Amino acid sequence: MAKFPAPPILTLERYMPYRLSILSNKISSLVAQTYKDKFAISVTEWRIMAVLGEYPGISADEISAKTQIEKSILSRAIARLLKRKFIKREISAEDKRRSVITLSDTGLSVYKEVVPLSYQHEKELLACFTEEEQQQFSRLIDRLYQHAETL
Amino acid sequence: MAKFPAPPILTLERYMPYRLSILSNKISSLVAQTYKDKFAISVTEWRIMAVLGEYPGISADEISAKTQIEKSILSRAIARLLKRKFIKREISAEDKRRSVITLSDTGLSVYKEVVPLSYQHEKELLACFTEEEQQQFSRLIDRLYQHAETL
DNA sequence: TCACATTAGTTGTAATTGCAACCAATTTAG
DNA sequence: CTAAATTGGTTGCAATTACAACTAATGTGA
Repeated sequence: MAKFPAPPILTLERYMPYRLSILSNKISSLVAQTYKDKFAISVTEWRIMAVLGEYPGISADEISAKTQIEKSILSRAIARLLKRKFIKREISAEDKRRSVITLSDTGLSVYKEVVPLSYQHEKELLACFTEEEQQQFSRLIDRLYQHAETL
Repeated sequence: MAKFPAPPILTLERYMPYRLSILSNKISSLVAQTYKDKFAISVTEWRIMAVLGEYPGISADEISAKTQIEKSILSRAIARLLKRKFIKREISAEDKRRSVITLSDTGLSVYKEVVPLSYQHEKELLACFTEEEQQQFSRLIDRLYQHAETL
């Protein structure tokens, strides 16, 4: 039995990579709006602060690994956060190339204010799913991500 | 019974907006690589060509509505595609502000080559799901998107 | 131990983005 | 009809991005 040829038309609205991209953009800009308005920090900057909240004393390179932020972008974002005194940086004693970055008091207070807002956002967002569906969705996302990494 | 306060730490790797963003980026760059290598077209340019394949004779504004591409970015991307002769443009007779854009012969042949590749990508990507899961995932994505639009 | 490779981070630069201002054509309201 | 508002599209400009080149510190192998 002959295999059908691939359809000659791509229906963008039903194409999964496109749908994920649009969805992700919508959600990101929705969430970003909150802390952009309130603290004038970008998504990139917020992500850096978020990992610093989780892992204080981490290096720039480790932040890059965790957030997928490219190192030059990271370097400049860190410079901005330093200038605004949201973070502190020292040089590692063991390895003088390595930086040791932490949230400053100011940064920490911003962090503590943003975290609940973020969770609130997530909750509102996922409110369209049942508990069951949320878990299913989460599992599927994880699986898809892992699979995508192998391609 | 007291409600728990929002946790004081945000686990970025489990935060859905972040996970979606990372996933979407990974997939987009994966897919983009294909036609970037082969035809030197960007994601934006490909999306424009994709809607033109679906809706020949559409205007820039309609492309913008369908793809969510911001109008200045769209304007410049269209200029590039015109210069490379992947698309053709005329002015609408009824409304002289409006453009009428179509794929050129060259553009159409590129389109016809990229479409099957795109479907192939999608298929490989979703290969980690059962048929059942694919449908479920698709439904959840749609629901989430619709819900996000109301926020 | 000393050249060579690797790693952490910064910087130069060209391309891309996003917003606002703008122009021209069309629609709307008085 | 005509002034004002709206719409389709382009452009100026400042900020952001991506890539490569670079500096400095550390690791490695003959």
